[in-house]
Order: sequence, then C-alpha cells, then structure tokens
Amino acid sequence: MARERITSQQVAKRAGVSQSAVSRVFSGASASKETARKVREAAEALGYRPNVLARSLITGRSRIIGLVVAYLENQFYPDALERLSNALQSRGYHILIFTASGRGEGVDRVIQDLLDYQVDGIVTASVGVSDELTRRCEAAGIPVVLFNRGQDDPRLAEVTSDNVGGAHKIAEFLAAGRHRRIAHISGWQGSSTGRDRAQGFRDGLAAAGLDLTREIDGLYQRDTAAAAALEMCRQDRPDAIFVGNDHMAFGVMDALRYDLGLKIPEGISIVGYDDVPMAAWPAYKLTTLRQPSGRMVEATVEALMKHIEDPAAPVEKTKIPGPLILRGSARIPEGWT
Amino acid sequence: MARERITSQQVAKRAGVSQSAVSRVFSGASASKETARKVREAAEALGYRPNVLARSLITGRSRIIGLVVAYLENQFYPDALERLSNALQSRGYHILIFTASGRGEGVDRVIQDLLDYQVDGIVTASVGVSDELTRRCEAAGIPVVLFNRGQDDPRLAEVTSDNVGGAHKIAEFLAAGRHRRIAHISGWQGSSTGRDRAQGFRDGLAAAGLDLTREIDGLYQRDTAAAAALEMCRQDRPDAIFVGNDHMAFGVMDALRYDLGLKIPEGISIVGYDDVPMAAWPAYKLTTLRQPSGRMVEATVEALMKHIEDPAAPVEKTKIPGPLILRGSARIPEGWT
DNA sequence: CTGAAAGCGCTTACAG
DNA sequence: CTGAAAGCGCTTACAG
Repeated sequence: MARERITSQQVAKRAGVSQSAVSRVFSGASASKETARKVREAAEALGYRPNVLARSLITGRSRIIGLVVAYLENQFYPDALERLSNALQSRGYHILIFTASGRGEGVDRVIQDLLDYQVDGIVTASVGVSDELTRRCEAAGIPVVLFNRGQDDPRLAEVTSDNVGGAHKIAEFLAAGRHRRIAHISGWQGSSTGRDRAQGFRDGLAAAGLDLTREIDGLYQRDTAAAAALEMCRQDRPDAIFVGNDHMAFGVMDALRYDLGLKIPEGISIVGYDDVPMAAWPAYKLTTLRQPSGRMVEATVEALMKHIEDPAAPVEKTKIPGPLILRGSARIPEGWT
Repeated sequence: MARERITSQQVAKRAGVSQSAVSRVFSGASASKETARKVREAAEALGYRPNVLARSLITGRSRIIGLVVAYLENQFYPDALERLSNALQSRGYHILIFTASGRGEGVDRVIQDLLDYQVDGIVTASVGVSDELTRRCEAAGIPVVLFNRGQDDPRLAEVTSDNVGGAHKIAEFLAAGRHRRIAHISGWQGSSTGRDRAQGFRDGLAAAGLDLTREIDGLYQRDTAAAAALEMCRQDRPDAIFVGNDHMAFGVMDALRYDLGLKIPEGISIVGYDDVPMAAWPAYKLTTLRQPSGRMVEATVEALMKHIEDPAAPVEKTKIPGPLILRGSARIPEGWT
C-alpha cells in the first residue's frame, strides 16, 4: 500500500522549479512555455494531479453541487439525475448525493450535512427546505434551487413545469372527449406539484362546465393510487381519471385492467403526468403531459451557475410548459389528432 | 450576501478558549465538560459547523465515496443507488456521483476526476476499470469495488450475484417445463454478467440434454432485445426465451405481445434476470432470478469499510446467490410451485 | 515570468 | 485538560 499521494512540492523538485510554478501551470495562470513543459513532464512522470480539496480550501469553491433526492422509484428522477449529472460534469462540477425520505424531516439533517461539505450549490429534487435551513444557506451564500417543487420563499430559486396550465390542458382534453364522470387521483397534496395540478385540473373542468366527480390523494405512491382507483370504481365508476403522475398511473392502469378487467380506454380513460420513458411502452401507451426534463435540468444548471458567479443575482422561479402527449390510454376527441 | 462562513477561530474567541479546544470538542477528542459546554454554546450561537474539506486535508479522509454509474434506465441501478446511499450515509459517508456512458471509454476520465476529489473509495456500478486506472487507485491506496461486474484483476474487489449458477437454475427450470426450443437474448457479451449468464445457461441446458436454439446479444438495451425477439420469431419460433435482464425482458414481452400478438406464457415463456420491482407488476408478472441487491449493497459497503480501515486487507470477490422467483411469464413445471 | 511567503480551516503531536 | 505551533496541499498577492 504505497499511499504515494504526489504533491506539487514533489513535482516542483523534479521539474527544478518552485512549488508556485507548478501550481500556476495547473491552475491556468501565466507561465512560460518552458516552465510549463518541465512541469507537465514531471507531473506526468510522477502521476501528479492537483488535490481538489486543498484547492477548494483556498478558492472557497468546491465544484461540488449537493443533490437531495427522493422518489427514485419514479423513473422521472433517475432520468433527471442522469441529465443533471451530465450537464454539471461537462462544466466541471460534480454531484454529492443525499437521499431523503421525501416526507419532510430527514431533509433538514441532510442539508446540514451538505453545508459541511462546502458545496457550491444545492438542488433538491421534489423536496422542500425548512425556513431555518434556507436561512443558513442564504447566510453561507449557497444558492439552492428546487427542482420540480415550488415553495413560497423568495430566497429559493425553483424550476418546475407549468403544473397548473398542464393540468388545465388535461381537463380540456378530457372534456372535449365527452367524458362526464371525471375523477382525479392527485399527487401528494402536501407538495406544490400535487396541489397545483389538482388546482389546474379543477379550474379546467369548471371552465368546461364540468364538476370533479371524485378526488383522492394518491400521495405519489403506486399502491395508494391503485387502491384509490379501485375504491373509485366500487360504484358510479368514473369514465376518466386524471392521475397526478405517470408512476401512479401505471399502478392505476394495472389495477383497473387486472383486478377489474376493464379495457383502457374503452372502459375508462386514463391520463398521467410526466411522460417518463415507460409511458411510451406498448403495455401502457399512456396519454400524459410531458414535463420537459431536459429543459428543466438546463434551467436548473443555469440558475446554479448564475448564482455561483454572482450571489447577488435575482432569484428566479422558472415555469416551463410542456405538451400533452396523445397516446392510447384515453379517448381522443375528434380533431385533436 | 453575507458569506459569513464561521470558523473555529471565531468560535474560540467567543467561547474564550483556544482554537485547538474548539477543534477538540468537534472531533471528539478529550475536553473538559466545562470547555465543551462553552464551545458548544458559542458554536450554536454562531451557527458554526466544521469545514469537512479542511478536516479532510489533514486527516487524509474525505468521507466521500465515488460512484460511477451508468444504465440508470434499468430500474436495478436507481434502486441500488438509493440503498447504497442510505447505507453509506448512516456511516457518515456520502456519494459523489459520476455518470459514465457505460460502454467503456468515458469511464477512465471519470475515475481520474474521482481521484482528484480524494475519495476514500470507489464503487463502479456495472462498469469496468482500465488497467492504468487500477494501478493509480492502488498506488493512491484507494479501494475500488466493482458492483455487479466482474473483472479478472486481483486488485479489484467485486460483488456480484452468482450469475453462472443463477442462469443454470433458469435452464433447469425451462427444461423441467418441457420447453424444447429454447433461445437466449443475452446481456452484453462485453460484460462479465452477460457472459456468465450466457455460460451458465448453456451449461444448464447441456446438463439437461438440450441445445440452445438461438442466441443474440441484446446489449442490455431494450430496443435491441425487442428487435432480437422479433427476429427469433420469424421462423421456428422458440417456445422459451431467457432474457439477460429484466429491463430487456419487458421490451421483449411488449414486442411479443403487441407486435406479434403472442400470449405469454401460453405462446412462449419468458424468463428475466434481476427481479426489479417492476417485474412484480401485473402487466408483466415476470419470472426472474432475483439479484439480492440489498445484500449486494451490504457486501459492497463492508468491503469498502474494511479496506478504508485496513488498506492491506485481502481483496475479495463476493458472489451472492439469489432465488428464482416464479411468476406468470413462464410455464411452471409440475412440482415447482 | 518567477520564487518566497502568507494563509485557507482545520487536526494533532508537544509542552505545560 | 489546555494552548501555541506546525503542517495538510494548495492559491495568490507581493517583490524582483
């Protein structure tokens, strides 16, 4: 076990220059061609690479972004995680990952840990941040952006899709398809996305002169949503259900088909939210509102970079609209193609 | 923007003790009750938390584990990632994540980056490591464990399921079910798991006196596997296909059902590998060999901790067997329940 | 352009 | 138990 961690000191000696010189060529500061050559040669020979942690200590930048994530069983998140990691990697940043239970409590401790690592920024995927933690991040000058989650705090940047508008669109679609008994299995009503989608949906229905027949909170859990669907069908079965996200919608479709023997969309129309890759699979062909995760990740990275460069930059709440993707799980109104 | 990063120096002043004293109480070294109280009080008042990076510089431990991951679209990996993160978090470690393309090249650059962050250990999920990088990690005294991937190098720890044995079991099962035209859509033959499963399957078939009718490399890609299944059915359709992992198996089942109108298992039996959560969904009910990801993660963490504590500890190759989970996608032989 | 020196925020022998 | 001091591996003014 050699534990031979090479330092700039050793490279300097071998190259016959000062340690400062070595540092300069690796940090991109000015150095003569000749010095640079000698240093690179020595570094190469010794297998030297600068210690990022030591650099961070002095520059005050760790090039680490903390990511708080939950709900990994919902394909939307691994997908977003991969995009985020790639986007950040290409800019020289990396993700330190923290898994949270999602339902509150754990989150704070986890962000506390994050702060100890001197991260340059924090993004939380679909989880909120307490007031106290927000204050600490602000005090430490660490930007935090909420991804796919809104929170009414001017210190917190956020990137979401247009949940109200998207759900509204779904309501229009269902109304145009002449559905009359329309139900909603909502996303967790403790989250902004769950509430906004429910709100937009009700508004859209009202605008079409329809009532919401029934609404149950699916808590963003597959099993809870499936049970809710079954419950809804015990009497006066709805002819359409808008499910708060695709992850739950798959569970709902499975329950309807395999427990109740219903045909989709003949017996009942189902619409989801997210458009995760699985929604396109032949087994589901789920009609759903696409959350443009690529653009959402882009916006997240932009916000992060902007605030890392200029801590005083204005905090923005970005809302990105997404299209309704028509597939086979819901009756398509004439003319909607 | 306050950027008020509180240091131990400031806490010391407020508490009326030396900076060393502050350090001692936070690093768990000896300190009198009285000193500890004063320090904690001052720290609390100022919102002080030790800078982990500065600590790392001197202790030589970052408490960061580098994770190289790919194939996040295969539910097995987000699931394992979550388990790994939780297990590590509970021991005071965190994951710095690096996404690799999976198919080789990118991996090396990524691990190089990892080394710069002075990680205490590296785990690669289903990706291999070049000889040069292995040498560097060894030189730097950084343990690396391959998760769900084997590689014939004594310096690399690995944790896999018993792929040969598992696939062998599947062959027995299919043979006992009186299947006669048995095909295999393998995992990527450039990976140890892909090769081991194919090998075990052939061996098992041979032991039962059967031949492998056909074998196509599915590359661990859904679309490739689906196309392979269609191709296999153009003539002399197999009566059973063992697909190299669940992720591909879902694509195969979809293609068989929706493109060819086949019934599963009546028309053809399908067996997968992994037992990801989705395999239990009613839409698939996939018979599959379970990779015990919980135990695999445990073994991975154990190996990591062992080598971090004692770099000279022997490098182990752990193989964990998993059970065949009988569901509805393949004809079940009498007596197998 | 280059080297000597200070310093980032800690931990850890070393005396007392 | 406690404080002064050295040092982890770098970056960055500061002179020359």
